[in-house]
Amino acid sequence: MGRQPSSKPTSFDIAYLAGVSQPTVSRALRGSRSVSLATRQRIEAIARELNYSVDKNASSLRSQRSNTIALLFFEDPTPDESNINPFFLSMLGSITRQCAARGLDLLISFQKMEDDWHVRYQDSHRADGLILLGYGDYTLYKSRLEQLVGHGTHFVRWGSVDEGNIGATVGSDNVGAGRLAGDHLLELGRRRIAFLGHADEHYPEFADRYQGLCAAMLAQGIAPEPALQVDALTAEDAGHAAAQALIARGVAFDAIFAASDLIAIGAMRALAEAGLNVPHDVAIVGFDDIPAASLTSPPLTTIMQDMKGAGELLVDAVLAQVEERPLPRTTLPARLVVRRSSAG
Amino acid sequence: MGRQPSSKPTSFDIAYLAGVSQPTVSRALRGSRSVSLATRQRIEAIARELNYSVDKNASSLRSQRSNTIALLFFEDPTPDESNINPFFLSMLGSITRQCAARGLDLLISFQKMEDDWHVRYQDSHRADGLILLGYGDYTLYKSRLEQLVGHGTHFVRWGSVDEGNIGATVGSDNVGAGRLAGDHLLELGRRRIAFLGHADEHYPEFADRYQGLCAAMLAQGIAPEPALQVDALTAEDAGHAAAQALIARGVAFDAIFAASDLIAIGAMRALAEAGLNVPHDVAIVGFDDIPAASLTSPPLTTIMQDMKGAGELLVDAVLAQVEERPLPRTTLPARLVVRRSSAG
DNA sequence: GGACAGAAGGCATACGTATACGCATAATAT
DNA sequence: ATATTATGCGTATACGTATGCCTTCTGTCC
Repeated sequence: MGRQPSSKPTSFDIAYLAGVSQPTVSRALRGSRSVSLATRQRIEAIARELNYSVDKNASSLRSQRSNTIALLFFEDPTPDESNINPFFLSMLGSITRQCAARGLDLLISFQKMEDDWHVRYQDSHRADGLILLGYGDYTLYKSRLEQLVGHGTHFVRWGSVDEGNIGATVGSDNVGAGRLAGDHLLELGRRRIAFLGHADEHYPEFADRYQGLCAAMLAQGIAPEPALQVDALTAEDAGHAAAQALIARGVAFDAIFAASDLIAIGAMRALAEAGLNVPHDVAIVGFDDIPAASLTSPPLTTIMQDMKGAGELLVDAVLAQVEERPLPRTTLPARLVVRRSSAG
Repeated sequence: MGRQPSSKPTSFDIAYLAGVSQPTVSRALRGSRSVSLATRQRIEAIARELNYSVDKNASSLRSQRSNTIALLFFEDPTPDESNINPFFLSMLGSITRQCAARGLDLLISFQKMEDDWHVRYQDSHRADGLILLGYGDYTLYKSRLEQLVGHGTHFVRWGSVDEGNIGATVGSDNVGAGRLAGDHLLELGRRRIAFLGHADEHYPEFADRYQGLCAAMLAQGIAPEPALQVDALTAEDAGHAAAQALIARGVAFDAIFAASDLIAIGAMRALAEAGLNVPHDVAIVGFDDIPAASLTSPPLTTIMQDMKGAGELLVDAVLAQVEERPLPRTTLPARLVVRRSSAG
């Protein structure tokens, strides 16, 4: 098996050995029907023998298709060095698998929303399309998204699905999920349910979750109280602070629906400090089902999003644009996972 | 700013507008010193104006350098869909940042060790080099690594640093870290310290940690007992099972050093089930300092590896090979993080 | 038996950039 | 004033593949 460390073999080398022309090699390896079975098998055998692989740069240059997708993470306002939001990591796992299944390469990078990340991916042919991931102020997003659309760049964003969105968006059914959480808490007999998380147009996903909660309450004839909503971004600290603020307001509450698990975990810490027992005094429901959610004490009831479906849908939505197909459904159902933080 | 959605601008377009030749544009944008300052600035201005970016495929094809690094994760034997080992995620964060700082693209993918992943990256010019990450049976690794070396592929592996390794390796000082853990537990007066984790040549990192622990004990005149070592791979379940096995053996122990935090967390669950109190009956030290480590009750004492340094070193080691520099230091110190699981 | 269609593959070329080389002009040396 | 060198840039070309178009051959049908 002495493979001489000569220069890498090219399709010309294969062609010579197979007694055909270079284009035939290219066609054979791409499975073109205009190459006879016999020829193709001969070529494939030789290619394998030489350990040949198609030069990705040449191939992409010629075909103007990189078969690569870029995944951009936008960090939370608190970019704590190598601390990544666990939810997005789970998403990453799902996306990589989906890309692998389709033979796509996946490029990943972390960005600050306010940087000029869009330029790098605009015409460089690095990737055929982008997947944008990350909570973040949507109003900041907008101008960047408009530029992408203007340039004809293919992209999908994970977020709140809404008609008015710029570009393609895929996301969980946040309203429905909020309703699930609300119904669950109401069934437990809780009536004064607080919401920890932003609820304005800057964070539409959170706003949707809140809206779902309100819908559930209204269905029981309970009017949502503004005093029971506290702003919070998705971070443990923010959850802690929000719960403290809630307590400080002096309004009664017997349940919390947190816009994310990290917020919920921070809130549980604040409740414990205040001598409040979970779930006895306050039942709590989070969102995301991050790994840590089952490790807290008590373990956290939460909403589990369909990660596998999300990866599939995101990748599919990008490819749909590349291939000029219409893109399919864009909303995914979520599921309630009941644990002890909301036990009877 | 009506940018016509015409075809993407090329270096020829820039050249035409600047009244120079295409090669001059290329040189100017790459900062070659053989272009006058005035010309370069003119070119840069036009390029920015047109929102031009270098075509990555063409550039890579011509220069035979992709300025891309591929990060390959090898999954644990239990590939639980989108559940990724948190430690590697933290590493990912560090590596992406390092790549961004150097203007490198990062390609990532998950692999099963036993697949033919090496072929895809061998001659395809997808990436200039590989970073290999993942616990896994080293004996399985070997044949793949040898093939990579044979092909002249640039790569670095994260793992146990040892003279006999195939190819470049970067890793924490696992022996030293094991010693840290051991010294800490000994200082607390614990004398019967168990180790949960494999300790053979299949998992050299774990073996190193165990060896460090043994060294600490021997320094105090305590002979390590084989009965106090239980095999475990890095997973919560494995830790749970290992601790159960340890208890079932009926040997006395007053401390546990777990080869990873996941193992430690599983072990704590088993201890709780057995009615053993942490840290009163059993002090416990983990390894990795994953986010969940501070959320357990009691919070877990653990060893924190230098993630930032790891990212830097890994990327640097790959580039060193690409640029034919000798590669620098390959071992990183680790730090003990004391929490309540090993309180007095 | 000639026209025609389909199969299989060759020929030429384009994708967009980077670099070896060469050639002026200007600056400096002798 | 001439020989020498550096500066700044143009000319030509190569990187390795994919694809439009054309050719050849075989088989088929009236």
